[in-house]
Amino acid sequence: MTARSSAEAPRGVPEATVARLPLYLRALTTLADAGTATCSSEDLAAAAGVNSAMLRKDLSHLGSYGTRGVGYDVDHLRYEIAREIGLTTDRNVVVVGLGNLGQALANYAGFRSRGFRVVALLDADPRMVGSTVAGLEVRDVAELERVVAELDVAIGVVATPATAAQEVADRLVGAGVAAILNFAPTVLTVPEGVEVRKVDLSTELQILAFHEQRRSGEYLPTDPPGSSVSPAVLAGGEEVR
Amino acid sequence: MTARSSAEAPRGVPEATVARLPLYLRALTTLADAGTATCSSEDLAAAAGVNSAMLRKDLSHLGSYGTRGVGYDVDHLRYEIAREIGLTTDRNVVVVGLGNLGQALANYAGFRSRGFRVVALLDADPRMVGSTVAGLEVRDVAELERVVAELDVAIGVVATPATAAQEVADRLVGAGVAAILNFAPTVLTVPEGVEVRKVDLSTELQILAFHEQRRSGEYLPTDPPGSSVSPAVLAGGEEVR
DNA sequence: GCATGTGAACTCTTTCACAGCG
DNA sequence: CGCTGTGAAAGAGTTCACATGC
Repeated sequence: MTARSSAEAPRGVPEATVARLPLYLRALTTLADAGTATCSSEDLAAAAGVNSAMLRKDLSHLGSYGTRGVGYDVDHLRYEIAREIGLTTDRNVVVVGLGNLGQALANYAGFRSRGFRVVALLDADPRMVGSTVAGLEVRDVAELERVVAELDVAIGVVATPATAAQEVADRLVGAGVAAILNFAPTVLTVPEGVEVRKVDLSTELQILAFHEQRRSGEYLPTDPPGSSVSPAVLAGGEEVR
Repeated sequence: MTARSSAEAPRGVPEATVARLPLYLRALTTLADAGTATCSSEDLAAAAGVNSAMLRKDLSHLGSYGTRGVGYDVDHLRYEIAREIGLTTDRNVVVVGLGNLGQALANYAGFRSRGFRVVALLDADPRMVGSTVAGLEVRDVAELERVVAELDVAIGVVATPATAAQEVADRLVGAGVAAILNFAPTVLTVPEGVEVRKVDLSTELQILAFHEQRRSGEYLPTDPPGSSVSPAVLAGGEEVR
């Protein structure tokens, strides 16, 4: 959705399906924790919040892991999805930018509980460099290339101000990182083959605002003579930090 | 994408278009800051990282705000998009759950620089209640209904552990909140008419992992005899806090 | 002349409905 | 008989290519 759609592998799994696999994985984990050994597509779809036909279609892209008349073995399906996603290997993650958000991310338990390990933290601010966050020493962003190479970093998390994000991304890509999670409110341009996903709080809030507006007033959005946009809206690029 | 697609207004703007309007708004702000008064669909599309035909199609859903042979007036288009999104009114936001992420969100400048004001912080932990975060006193989540009513809260941000998220969402909805931004790694079920957007770090990372895997090894994802999923992956529901 | 706005073609995604298998 | 897996239909979203109008 963010970057150009990457080249499809021979065994092409549709992008929309890929985006839902983590959801299914989580739902299966919840079911397993509740002691459920087998589930129907209906059950799993309900747990994942999707339509059961869609779930079956999605799973059909991976293979035939169910039993007709019975359903799916929770543990087995979980294993197959995890393998499809590529969670058989741990991946090393570097977080660049340790403002509010970067620090929260460094402490985020979700990284560790899946196959992701935050192995390095980088910041450009000399006052930040050398301090300890989430048990790791913050290193100077100048060391980016070395850190990526030495620690075999697979995924870069960009939590810098918008102004620095493109340069950081360029350097990550140059150092061999092919997967970037971008929290900076800016569009990142990357070469073919590099995958960027973005998490954008302002955008999400604005989408909610749009729907909220449509819901409350059923008036047509015509242009009332005295209307004006809040000055805050016209203020420019906020930072992530 | 998260909740049921909400009922379309008469002047139906496609959901995919709505999701891009904030992007265009940001790109226009960047152009305006650079002193650009007029831009072509090509210029704006480049700044927003989309195809120019798509940009024109998107804008056509809002009205005819361009001039053939010339392009768009940056300020005027910015105003029109802001109005369409509904940023003519400030919206009050409550953040529920002040763990790592919740605190980072409370401090997030992006809330304030757009038309969103964080007016209340709520947490269930007695050690957290009464403390000050981002200049606001953290109040007990028991006060949720009162806070929503008294402070005219339009948007609820859920940054609680997954286990508490559904209950918090239910109470937000019960108190009249129709727009929820969910950071908890769980599916929220809400009534028709309530809009939920989710921000899910684990999911994004896993999508990246999938692509990263496909990129590096061109081997078929067959089942090697000795392969196993990392134990961490089988560990269950991580928390946001 | 030139860039917008748009019908039409195309692609991707979701849903339906049922054949097929355990 | 029940539930999966899947062709076929329906629906969304994107891209093309050009008529339209400044």
